[in-house]
Amino acid sequence: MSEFTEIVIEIISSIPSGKVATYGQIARLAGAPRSARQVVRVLNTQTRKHNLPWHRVINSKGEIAITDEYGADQQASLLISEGVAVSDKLKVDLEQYQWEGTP
DNA sequence: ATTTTGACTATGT
DNA sequence: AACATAGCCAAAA
Repeated sequence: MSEFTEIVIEIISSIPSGKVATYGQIARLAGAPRSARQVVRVLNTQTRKHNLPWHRVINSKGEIAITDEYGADQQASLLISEGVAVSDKLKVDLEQYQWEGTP
């Protein structure tokens, strides 16, 4: 496991409920500005073992970009359950709910 | 023109 | 077999 992986895990774990974070943001916080894909990989892999709030991670447009329809639908439901407004079932108001990361 | 973002896939150990 | 890691390339702003 590289540092990057661990950092990403920590960051994702640190996302408070009712907030969301974007790939690019996480990648930047993890110290890899152009490696949003790596963040994705960590999400997919580590989510199985750890229980990471993967549903709080979305793309930079604030949309749920999962290819898995069931997963996407579930994510939307989870976000709504946390109090995050999801418009069009797959869109989140980044302005309101984007996590600041490290204030 | 430059910069940023990707919810994967292939490859190694 | 399973787990973990790295990265190109292309589209959008």
